[in-house]
Amino acid sequence: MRTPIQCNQCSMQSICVPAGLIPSDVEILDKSSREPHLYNKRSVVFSEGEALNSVFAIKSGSVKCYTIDSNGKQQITSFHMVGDIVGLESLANGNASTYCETLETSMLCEIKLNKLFAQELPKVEGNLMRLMSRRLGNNSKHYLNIVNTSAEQKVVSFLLSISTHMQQHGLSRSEFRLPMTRTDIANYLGLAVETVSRIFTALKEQELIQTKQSILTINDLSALERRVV
Amino acid sequence: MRTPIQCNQCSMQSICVPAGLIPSDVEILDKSSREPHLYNKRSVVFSEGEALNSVFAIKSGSVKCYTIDSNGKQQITSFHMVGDIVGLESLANGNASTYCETLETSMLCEIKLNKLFAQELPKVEGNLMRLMSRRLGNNSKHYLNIVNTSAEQKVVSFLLSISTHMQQHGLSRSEFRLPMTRTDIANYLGLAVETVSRIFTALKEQELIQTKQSILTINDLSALERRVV
DNA sequence: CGTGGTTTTGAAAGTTCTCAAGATTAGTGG
DNA sequence: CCACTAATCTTGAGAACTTTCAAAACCACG
Repeated sequence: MRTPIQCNQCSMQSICVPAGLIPSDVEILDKSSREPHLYNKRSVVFSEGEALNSVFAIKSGSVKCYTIDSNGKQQITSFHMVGDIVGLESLANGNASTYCETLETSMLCEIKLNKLFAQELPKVEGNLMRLMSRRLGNNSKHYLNIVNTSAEQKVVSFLLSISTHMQQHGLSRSEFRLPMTRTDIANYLGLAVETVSRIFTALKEQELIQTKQSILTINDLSALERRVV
Repeated sequence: MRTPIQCNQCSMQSICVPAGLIPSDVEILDKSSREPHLYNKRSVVFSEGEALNSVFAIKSGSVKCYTIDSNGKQQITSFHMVGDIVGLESLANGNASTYCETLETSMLCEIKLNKLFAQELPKVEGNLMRLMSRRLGNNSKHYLNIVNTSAEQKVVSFLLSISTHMQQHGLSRSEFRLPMTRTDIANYLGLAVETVSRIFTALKEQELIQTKQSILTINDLSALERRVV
């Protein structure tokens, strides 16, 4: 399913690879190669080990990236939502280092790197580098939240990181959809599902959050923030 | 303290930024800017928030990177040893995102990026990108080991990751110095010092490892590897 | 050869997990 | 549109693991 849109008309300009490029360069990127696709829920975007010389910009929806360990157990390494770029880790060796699967109906734009690099645009490469550098920084921030904290702090900092992401992309930071299951969250944070569920219940009892279906509402953002200090 | 060595004579060529460059490009990198320095134990290489447009190649020794949270508590985000490049996260915005401190007497080579980029060498940038991409991959591997595992698995996977690093840099993978304290390891892994110590004791009792001062010897590598499955 | 920092060990307290079962929700077909 | 089924989520209770607090042993350094 194709939906050809010019990059310079794309709503994701500010967060996509060409961010910061002058318009004429955007034209070049257009020609180089980008392919928007619509994916159904639970579609596999790419598989661990497969040759991959693209990154994917998430125009809508969300994905989880995961590996499968020697026991066949899935381990989620990251979630990505609107405005994220997926697949940066594969750039090193041209092979996907994880599986990537949509959590809901999603629109992703594949950006083919070999064609992009063939044009030797220092600005594009520079932006890509900055993107990876920022991701490295985010990763260690996430790592900080996971290590050395109680289960409640892990869950709260997880919710806050999504909240921040939403805000950074012009969406509400206090009300948004949580596209992943409790099991996924637990897997990602290294907790038991039951523990995650109990923490959600406790946060609701304290009226810090509320949930309706998969919509999460944060009632008291600053109170939540105080929990992760 | 300066020790001017040409990059093309440097023992770290294979792991440094110019890895993969043709000799003439190495000359260019030489001129652009690199400054080797000798640091005493516990020297601060850079501080969180300071302007930083360099990365540092570790020629010998080791460092820890850490942040200080609002309670004044140190939280170690990474250790780096011979052959690593430090400071990639700061590339995004030109500011150091962590403190960086030597764990022992160390030789680091500062590579000044603005001067490097001014020359617009696509190969250097490409290598730097690959480096970051690989780091992203390593990060999530580390993350996998931290999340979802028992304290023993965390410690064992920590030791194995250092072992692998040593091997990748031509050193023994079964006998090496652990330059960081138990407290640092505990901090990094999100465990209590006492827990780390007890695990070391248990591994020694099972004769999987032994320690003499800060030298760690792995007696049964494959047995250790089976512990982290 | 002390001295301060690091490591080790023990015992009790606290947190999280596991197992088990019930409640709720999402998806499907009639 | 409803009913049914499968999946997900929630709750409880005991077991297992990790932390905390306290104290002793060890080591590196001046």
